[in-house]
This record gives sequence, C-alpha cells and structure tokens, in this order.
Amino acid sequence: MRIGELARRSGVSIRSLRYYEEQGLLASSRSAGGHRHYTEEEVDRVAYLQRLYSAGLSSQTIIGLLPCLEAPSAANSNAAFDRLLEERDKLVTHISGLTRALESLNELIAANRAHRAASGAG
Amino acid sequence: MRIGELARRSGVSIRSLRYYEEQGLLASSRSAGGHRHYTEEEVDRVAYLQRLYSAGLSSQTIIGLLPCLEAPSAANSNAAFDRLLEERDKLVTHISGLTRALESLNELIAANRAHRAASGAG
DNA sequence: CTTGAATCTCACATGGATGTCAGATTATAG
DNA sequence: CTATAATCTGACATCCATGTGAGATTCAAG
Repeated sequence: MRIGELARRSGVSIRSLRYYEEQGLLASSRSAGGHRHYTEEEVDRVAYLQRLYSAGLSSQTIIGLLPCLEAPSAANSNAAFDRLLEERDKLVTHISGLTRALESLNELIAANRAHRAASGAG
Repeated sequence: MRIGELARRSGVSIRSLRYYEEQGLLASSRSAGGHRHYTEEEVDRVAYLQRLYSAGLSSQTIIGLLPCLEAPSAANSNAAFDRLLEERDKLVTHISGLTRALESLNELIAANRAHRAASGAG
C-alpha cells in the first residue's frame, strides 16, 4: 500500500510516517518513481511506534531500544535491555506523578462541588 | 524572600519563576530597585503550579481555571468548573494511555527476559 | 496522451516551558 | 566607597513531533 493508505489505516499523518522513516523507525520499499510502498505489517508497526511515543519515549530512545524491540533475542546487548528496564521505571515514575496530580484535581473538584452545592450554584 | 531563595526552596528555576509571573500565575512585590520579593505562601503556590503542570495543564489552561483554583466559591463560573472536570477527564485518559504503554513495555521486558534466560545471556 | 490525485523533497513554522547569553542595575558585605 | 553577588530585562536558542506550503514528479484512470 502507499503512504496515504497507511496514514489512513494507522491514524497517523503522512508527515509523521515520513518522519518515522527519517528517524530509522519505519522502513519502506520504493517504486521506480520513488513512491513509498508498505506491507500490512507496517500498519501494526506504526501502531506500535505510537504506543511507544505515547509512553514518552523519544525517537532516539526508541532507536536505542530497537535491538530489544525488533526481536527478543539473546543476541541483544545487555545495555539495550537495561535501557528497556530504565525506560519502564521512568514511565512508572511519570505515571505516579500524574496520578498524584489527578488526586489534586479531584480534591479541587470536590471542594468546588461542596461550595457550589452549599450555595445552590450547581 | 528574593527569587533566588524561592527558586532554591521550590526546586524551580529562576527562569521559570519569572515565566510564571509573566503568565499571570505567580505574583511578587517589588523592591525600590525592582527586585522581586515573595512571601512564604509563594513556596506552596509554586509547588502547586508544578503539580498542575505535571498534570499536563498548560499555563493558559491554568489561567482559565484560576477562578476555581484560587478559592472554591459559588461565585466561580460554571464554565470554569466545567473546564476543571474536562481537564480531569483528559488526565484520566492520558494516564490510561500511559498505563497501556507501560503494559506494552512490561510484555517486551518479559519476552526479552525469557529469551535471555533460555540462552543464558542474563 | 492527458488529466487530476497522490506523492516526492526541501525547508521553514509551531508550541511551550525552559536554557542561556548580554549588558545594565541593585543589593550587601567589608 | 568598593567589590562582588544577585537580580533585572530582553531576546534568541532548544527540543521534537508535527503542520504546512511550494514546486516538481509520479501514478492511475479515461
């Protein structure tokens, strides 16, 4: 399939797909005229990349983890695997922080609700 | 206290404190010469702002919520309160996404660990 | 072959909090 | 008063994924 279809099916912009390729995260074969062609696999690949991005991993980080991401294999360096653990821990910390922030918001909401209820504003 | 001390005590850079003020999120009195002065209150205020930032709220969003944040009061507009709920929902959604991403990472780690164990690499 | 849609590359713009540098001014200790 | 640390304003830089526009080329269908 061509880039437009991949964009549609993966829900990612054409611009982003080209960017992923530029970063070495997504491969494509080219037609004689230079247009990108993708297989079905790439749909999942892109969805997967999106999940990693949403986890807060940068392109560079993902590239560093590629050995582990591509195929779990004993050939993967310990360093890459350790980075994987590291990123996991960072994400856990991040989620904890957000959860605390969420609690703050909830408290605020509760306080406001109480005041509003008491005044018949809500 | 002056800005340097506030920065030290709140763990936020001087640059950021000035930025918060510029955005209307933090107030300061000024000395005759123009230097900013803060009270103890501001330490908590800054910590609070940091929590909101970490929740993914932008300065503009925080400003919009100020009526609710400042003091829960029936005078707060319904609109501001609704925005508060909206931000809470966005945050919940965001955390859910991150949690899914975390699960992905955990699966990756487990898969890698299995392969490594099987090959005596770990 | 022609036409219009799709794609190509290149490059600059965006947002948002923060870093950083420059040059000037103020505060404070000796 | 002087030296030095702290602060001031203003402006430009940074990161990074993505948007966007121009101008050229290719693809698919008639």
